[in-house]
Amino acid sequence: MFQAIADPTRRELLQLLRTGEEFPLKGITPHFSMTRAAVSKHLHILSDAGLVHERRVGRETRYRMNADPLLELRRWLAFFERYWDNKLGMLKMIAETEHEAAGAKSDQPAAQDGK
Amino acid sequence: MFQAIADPTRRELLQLLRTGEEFPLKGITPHFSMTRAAVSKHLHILSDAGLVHERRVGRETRYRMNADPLLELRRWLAFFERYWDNKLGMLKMIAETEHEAAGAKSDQPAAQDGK
DNA sequence: TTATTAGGATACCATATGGTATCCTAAATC
DNA sequence: GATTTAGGATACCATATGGTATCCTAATAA
Repeated sequence: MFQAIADPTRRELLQLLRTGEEFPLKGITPHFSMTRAAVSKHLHILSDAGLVHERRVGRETRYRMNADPLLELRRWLAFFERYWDNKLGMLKMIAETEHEAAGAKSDQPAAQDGK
Repeated sequence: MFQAIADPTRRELLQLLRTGEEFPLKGITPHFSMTRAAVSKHLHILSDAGLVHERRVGRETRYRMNADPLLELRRWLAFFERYWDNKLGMLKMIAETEHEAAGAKSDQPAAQDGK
């Protein structure tokens, strides 16, 4: 999944599909300056990561985004929230909700950040 | 930056450094089953992405994490919060504050979703 | 039935990537 | 000064990756 979103083209693909709308490969390709086959490959990689769902409709394949795997990314990101937080400490709170449902909205003092 | 965190070894490195503590290469290497040179390379990539800071102390180099570049990741992630949100919609709010993005809470069009 | 067309499957290429091995530089230590 | 040692630099290797070109399959349209 981390690998999947590491590529700029694939991130663009996700942006394109982020509305949740379903697009056929034919409709997606013109947004990029590469061949249909290349776009298809990228979509396949995204599909392997679970980030898009493919559906065959007649002779065309329609792609729709599935953001669920990105939850892992958010969970990972939560590990580092202490670095910025204070103003945005709510994010950490969210993370904690996932694990233990702690409701504290206290913002971290960033203990040893004594740069 | 996305490329930098795409590698599992580098994510482990960040986990190791996430406390904000400073570590010399010598101290980091034994945590991994690869040569010092390889670890150094990874750290360099993280450094290029701004995710760690290097500091020469005598003949050793000490590494310390800098999570700031991950803010970009969070901003990117915020684009997709609508998929999970409701309960967690605050993230989107943050994103909108950063840019101005449209915040339609409408859910899937699914117009042609005959699945 | 015959074209036409969307898109999958291969084959292939160039380059990027992760890794080791080897050598070199410079700071501690004797 | 001579020795040891941390770690950078380079060369090199194997594999992964992004991409195109080409062919094949199947659904639609004539």
